[in-house]
Parts: sequence; C-alpha cells; structure tokens
Amino acid sequence: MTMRIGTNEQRLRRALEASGQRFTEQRAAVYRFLANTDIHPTAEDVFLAVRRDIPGISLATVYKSLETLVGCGLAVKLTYSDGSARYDGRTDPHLHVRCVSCGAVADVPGEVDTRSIEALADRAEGFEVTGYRLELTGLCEACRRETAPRAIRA
Amino acid sequence: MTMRIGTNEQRLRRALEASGQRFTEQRAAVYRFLANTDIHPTAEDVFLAVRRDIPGISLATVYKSLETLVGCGLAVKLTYSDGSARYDGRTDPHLHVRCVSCGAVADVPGEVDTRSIEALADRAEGFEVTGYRLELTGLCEACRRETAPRAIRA
DNA sequence: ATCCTTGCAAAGCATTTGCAGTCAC
DNA sequence: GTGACTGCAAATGCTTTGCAAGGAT
Repeated sequence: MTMRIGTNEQRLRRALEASGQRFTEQRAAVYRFLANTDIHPTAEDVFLAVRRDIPGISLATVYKSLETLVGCGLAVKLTYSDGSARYDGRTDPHLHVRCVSCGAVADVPGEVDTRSIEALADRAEGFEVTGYRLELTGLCEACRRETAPRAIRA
Repeated sequence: MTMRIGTNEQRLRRALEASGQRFTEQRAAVYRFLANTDIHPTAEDVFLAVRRDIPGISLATVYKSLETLVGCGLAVKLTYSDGSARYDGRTDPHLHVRCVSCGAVADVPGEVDTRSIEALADRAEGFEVTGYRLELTGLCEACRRETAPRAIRA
C-alpha cells in the first residue's frame, strides 16, 4: 500500500467543505505542518514554520487557522495552565507528558486504566461529571541537563 | 476539644516568621478568608471578600498575599488552562472537579488508584516523570440548569 | 457577485511589576 | 531606623477582535 501525496490536503478540503468553510493556502500550510510533526507546537511554533512556505502569513491568521482545524476535528488544542496552548494533529485520545520547565509536550504510548478515576465521578456532589484531564509532568531531556530551569507553571 | 479563636492567625504568624516575612493586616485577612471557605476562590473572589474587612486593599496586594501564602505552604494555587487561577486553603493533596462552563471548583472525596498512571511513567521516552495532573471536569448544579452555558476552556 | 478570509493593529484579560510612600519589627 | 509591604498605575504575554482589502466558490 502506497502513501499518496495529497491525502492530507484532500482530507482538509473535505472537512472544510463539510462545515461551509473555504480552502485557503494558509490553512493548507498550517495543516500540512501540524499533520507531519509530533512536537505539539505552540501557535508561534506553527507560525515560524509556516512562514517558510508563506512568508507573508500573520500570526493572527495562524491562530484562526488552528481554531478552524480544531473546529473541523482535524486537530486538538492542548491548553495549559500558564495560559499557553499547543496543537496536536493526532485527534485520537492519548496521554501526554509535559515538561514543567520548558513546556514541551510529548506523546506517551500505552493505555491508562481509568476505572479508578471514573469511579470517583459519583462522589463529586452537585456536579455532573463529563470527563477528566490527565497528563504526566516531568522534565524533558534538554531541561534535565540545565542547571537553572526557568520557572513556568505546570 | 474546643476550637480556639486565633489559631489561624497564629499559624500565619509562625509561617511568615519562619520565612522572614512580616505579618500584615492584609495577609491576615486573605488567609482568614481562604482558611474558612471551600469555594476555591479566584484572586478576585478573595479581593471582593477581603475588601469588606479592609476597604482600601488593592487587587495587586491580594495577588501578592496569595502568592506569599502559597510560598509559606498555607495555601495551594490551582492553575487552569484558561489562564485563571484559584486558591485552596486545604494543602493536602486531593482531587478536584471543575465546571467547564463557569470554572467553579469543588473537592471530591475519595482516593484514586494511581498505579495505572504511575505505570506509564516509564513509557514517556526522554522524560523524567515527576508527577501528574488529574482533575474531573463537568457541569456544576447552577450551569446544568442554564440553557446557554458560556464557553470557557476546560 | 457573494461573503468568507486575511493581515494589520488595537484590544482583552488575568496577572505581574516598578516605584514612592508606609509600616512592622 | 531599616528593609519589607502596600497601593497605584502601567506593563506583560498570549490570544482575540475589528475592519478594510483580497480571494474562493
């Protein structure tokens, strides 16, 4: 089975059309980058990368394009407590690790047994529990070597 | 066994002294409020409440006082992905539920079996995993009744 | 031809910071 | 008396928004 060039673009065209939105060069470039990386980039990372293809693109357009992709179900937004966000081209649920020093995010393979978590949902008095947020935290390889990691909120 | 008035203030005085900081009316009022509520207030909630005791207090001072309490180990800062923070006078680790609509936070009694989570720490390649973040999400009683919950980031 | 998108700059929002005056010790 | 703390206002940093010009269908 051969991987076809253009598959990502076709998927994007279909998803945009399905939601009554237009295919643009900017959205295509953003999706192309996102679908081919596992670094879980910030909007700015995407901006810097996409600017190599489209020098005139603006940061605001990158933000808007990313939100469009999320709206179409082609990307997932990972939001963090320092107010920053990262984007993931993988849309299936999976666990992430986040570096508490630099904010880098990586995938963690494997399944979590969530029964223990779900069992607590009934204890949340007054709340209708619909889900949970779980992520591992730690230090990435680069930050582990550093003497003075810069402080960020996990 | 009788609850003594002044216990909170004594604990605050001790904690501040231990870290070379000064006891002030503002810090006392912030701690008094935080130690007697389970609403997990935002800095602004604290500000509005404390202003009843100290009308001239500023929001900046409330922020600084809260950080001081966190630094002393008398409070815990709960940070969320919409960039907001809430403060908890309970410093022992326990699970929270957060309303995805209004951001309200409540305690959830009970223990989670974390073995399944901890077992995945080894799979995070390149990372030294030091902990995890877990919280339940859902709708609080008030928001469940509303027709159009306002959108916030979970 | 329509009306969705872009790019720019300005606005938002929770929080932080600089600084002069004030206060706890 | 001295250095930490307060209150004010201005600044910060990520993200969003308003709007006129441009582009996809």
